[in-house]
Amino acid sequence: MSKEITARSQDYAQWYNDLVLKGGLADYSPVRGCMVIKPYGFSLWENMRDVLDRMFKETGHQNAYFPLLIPKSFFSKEASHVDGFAKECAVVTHYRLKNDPDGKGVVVDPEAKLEEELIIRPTSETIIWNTYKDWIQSYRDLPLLINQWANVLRWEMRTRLFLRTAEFLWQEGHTAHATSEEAVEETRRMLDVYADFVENYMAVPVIKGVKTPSERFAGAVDTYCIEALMSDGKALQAGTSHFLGQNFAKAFDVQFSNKENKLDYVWATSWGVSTRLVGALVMAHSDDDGLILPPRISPLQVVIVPIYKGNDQKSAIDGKVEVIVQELKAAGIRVKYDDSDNARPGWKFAEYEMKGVPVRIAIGARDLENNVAEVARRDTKEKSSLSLDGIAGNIVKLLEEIQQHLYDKALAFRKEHITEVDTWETFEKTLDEKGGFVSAHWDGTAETEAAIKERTKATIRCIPLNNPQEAGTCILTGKPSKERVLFARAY
RNA sequence: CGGGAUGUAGCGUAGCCCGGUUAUCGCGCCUGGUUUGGGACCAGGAGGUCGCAAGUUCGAAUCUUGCCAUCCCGACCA
Repeated sequence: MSKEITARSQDYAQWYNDLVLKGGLADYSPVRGCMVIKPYGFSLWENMRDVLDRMFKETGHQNAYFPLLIPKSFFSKEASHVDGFAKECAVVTHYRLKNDPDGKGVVVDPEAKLEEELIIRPTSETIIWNTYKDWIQSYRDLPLLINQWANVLRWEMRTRLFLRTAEFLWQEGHTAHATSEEAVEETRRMLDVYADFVENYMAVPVIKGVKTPSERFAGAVDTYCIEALMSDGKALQAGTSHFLGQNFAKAFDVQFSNKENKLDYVWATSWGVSTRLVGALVMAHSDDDGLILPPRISPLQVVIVPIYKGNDQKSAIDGKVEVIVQELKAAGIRVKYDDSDNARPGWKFAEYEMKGVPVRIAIGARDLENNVAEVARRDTKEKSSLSLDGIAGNIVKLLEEIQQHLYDKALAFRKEHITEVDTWETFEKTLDEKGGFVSAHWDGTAETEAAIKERTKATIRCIPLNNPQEAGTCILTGKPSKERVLFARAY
């Protein structure tokens, strides 16, 4: 009633905002570009974080924490890194406030100016490499495999809830290796971890690829990425993994003695995913009734709603539900029994649909008599009657089925939206009318890439890994090309 | 940073053009009762720096100026 969601077909951006706000994931904050992540949204992020954290540890990484504030001078040490981030850094210049002598409120105390200004990290390469210099002396100290969970701040021109906020939460892995090959292997390994996570937990299919030089991370030799497709046909970079070569090692003088007792610079990687993934999740699966969350990371997997007349029925249902809840919990299911009295069943149904809870179980007196419950799945809205005997096992299966169905559906959508085109006319037409990824030949120059972006707003999302080699001619210039690349308009 | 829109209770809003009682209505909230298989109903009640600041005026939510914030669209970026 009071929580209507704008139809996706009517206004995609507003639909997205409605889902995030009314689905209880986040709120706007008093500061532009920042947001409050509410308990429900944070729980979702925690589930994502926990799975990733486990995966990082299984691949040999340890967590550490580096500080929020970075000496300004650190940033100037790696030239392209400065270019990439300088224009979006917040700077700390003072360390004290005082009462405004002219009246109410507080002002910055001009006497408390910092000798060296500090920047709030937009990413941590510089402070980390400055530290690694002290940690690494010998090949025996390598590889160094560190991850940190942190917040970062980038002063963005235009922000959107989860997709691009000024402050966001993320993890950043930073590793050091003795050889280039090993570092590249690490870069690719973590890309695989991301793809595994996004596909198998978030149920969002991704394309693994490498960025073109102009889309590369500031300071990287190669940037690998996973690209996902949203339901409006726009692409979204869901994760990146960078091979940094020796750029940061040289900038911060991180050398090690190899087995031959010769000094060499270490080889580096960095890789990250952020709360942006929450936005990706929202846009990948949801519909006009609200969020649709994949069971594996949904804060709640099952909600149980009682339907009763009078206290006698209520307590009979309570008793039965208590047993079911125990069974479901024993099966490892995150379940909530919502027996609150301040909303009626219909209201609860709508509410949990908006929040994307994968499965809803409704139990009334009639069901008790027949020893069944009404089970509704969020993804298809299908309802069925399930026997209460052995219900936990069936719910486990249903959750798996929902997880798979979400992935299959998203994959079918993506397949439908990768279009091979060979002429400029169809290239533009496809972007305008159909959206999605456009697979086309490109002459490999940054100039052509920029010209295409200028004309169509589409960027090269990536050159897919294991890309089939195929002779052709550039979509724009007609020059020879040896492979297709993926273009799309993107978030 | 350019263009557009908006700012009145937790949310959504009326009032503003044309200044004048105690700022409207709905949802939500609190109390009591009846209800409960798809967003219940009755009765009573609480809740407001009308974004902020100046100005005009006997009098400003309403007029003027400045500022702030948010959203959308665009250029830049995870």
